[in-house]
Amino acid sequence: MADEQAKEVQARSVGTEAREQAPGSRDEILRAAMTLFANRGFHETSMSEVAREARVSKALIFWHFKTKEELFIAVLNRLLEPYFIDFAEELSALDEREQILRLVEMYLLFVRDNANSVRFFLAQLLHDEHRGESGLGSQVMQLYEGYRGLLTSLIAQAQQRGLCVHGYSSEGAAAFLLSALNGFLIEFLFMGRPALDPQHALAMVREWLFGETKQGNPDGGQAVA
Amino acid sequence: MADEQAKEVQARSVGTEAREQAPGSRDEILRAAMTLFANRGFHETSMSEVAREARVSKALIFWHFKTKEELFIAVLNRLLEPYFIDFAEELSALDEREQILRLVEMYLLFVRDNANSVRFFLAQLLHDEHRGESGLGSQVMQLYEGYRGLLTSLIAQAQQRGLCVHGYSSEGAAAFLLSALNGFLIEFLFMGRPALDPQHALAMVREWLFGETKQGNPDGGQAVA
DNA sequence: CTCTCTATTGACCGCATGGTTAGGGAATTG
DNA sequence: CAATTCCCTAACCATGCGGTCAATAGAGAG
Repeated sequence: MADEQAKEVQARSVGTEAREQAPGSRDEILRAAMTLFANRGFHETSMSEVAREARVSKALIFWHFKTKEELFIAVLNRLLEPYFIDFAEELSALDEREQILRLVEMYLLFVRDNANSVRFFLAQLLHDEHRGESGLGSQVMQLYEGYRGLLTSLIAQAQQRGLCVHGYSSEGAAAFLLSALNGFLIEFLFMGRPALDPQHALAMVREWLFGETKQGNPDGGQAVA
Repeated sequence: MADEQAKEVQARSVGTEAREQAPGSRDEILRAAMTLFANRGFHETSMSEVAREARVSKALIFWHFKTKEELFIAVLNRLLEPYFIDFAEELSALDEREQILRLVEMYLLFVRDNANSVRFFLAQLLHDEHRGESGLGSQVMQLYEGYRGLLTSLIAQAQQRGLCVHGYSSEGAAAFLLSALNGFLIEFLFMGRPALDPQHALAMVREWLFGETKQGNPDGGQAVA
């Protein structure tokens, strides 16, 4: 209950037109909505709940955001931010083999560290028919295809240099690799148990793609029977 | 539109107590609810919609099913039926290598043919926290773990007989294989494009697991570069 | 014909929801 | 100070929801 009433002077500085960066109620609302939407979904979250969670009147939410949908897409965009990573800078210095492995690792680590929002977007994509249409689906697909394209071209280069021993087409290999990664993702998201930690997964990918066998212990973790 | 009004005499035969098998309104309601729940989810589907879709009064639904939740779990159970397949009979006659491949193929074909319900269960598992608890989650997990266990033991046998060239632990190999399969599933469910048809996927699995290269054309479909 | 049991309905209820409105207080501006 | 603008609220409204109820039709049993 503790209605601590932290009024928080709310940093004017509005000055000329810099109406960004007001750490006031708007952000509080966004944060509340983010958690609620993520944990319960859109229809299962009421505006009153958001209001309560943000310690703000419901009407204020409708002052900041015209409708519930508008609040929702605002939350979407904010959640989407960390998905835009600049691969180029980090990869440019490595050779193809290392680039591929780093790319894979980044995928795995990202999923591990952003499990909540990944789960959220997955659920969103699943039952909105917005797939294909302009909207969330297209944005996510764009990111995904970008990643796949990068992976494909890297594999093609590696194949040309003979680093990559397999006889697949680069597209086929990339598709298979991505499938494996998505499989890790599912396993990670659904069974809380991280049956395959990123490092182990990465090792298996390395062996599959480059024929390298991790020297030392080849056991994976869940050796049970 | 065509409200064909197929009244369908509705087959009494109630006789003594066989109250199963009445292809009447109850089934119509279940069918309507199935599609609606699958396409929109639980909270987004109203009982009035179900009633309209089933061409039945709302009150009748509440006569057949006490609450909305009860209708929902009835739908769940009906959707879950095709998931119970008896692997044993079909696999017993083959050697390990063929058993594994057949198992994989069954997985892929099943996902392809039951995409809708798979999508539905996935969505359900995603944002209900019922994961782990008794309920849908546990049932699905049980099926999944059964499949994984079967796969693991088969791979172990194949490894003992030297059919399986890789140095993974059987658990690790099964986990990797399942991840790849789940990846196919994701790719298939989300991008409508079947970037990897079951046959192609199966071929890649075969090559990975047994080192066999499909004799003849090694292209899978999207051979481009 | 009447009694009963199953199947079905339209009308209704209380409630929570998304959204609105009228207004109040504080700061900025003239 | 008065006017304006921004931020914020309590109270309200219309709608649609899950769910109930009394009534009823129809088919068999006696």
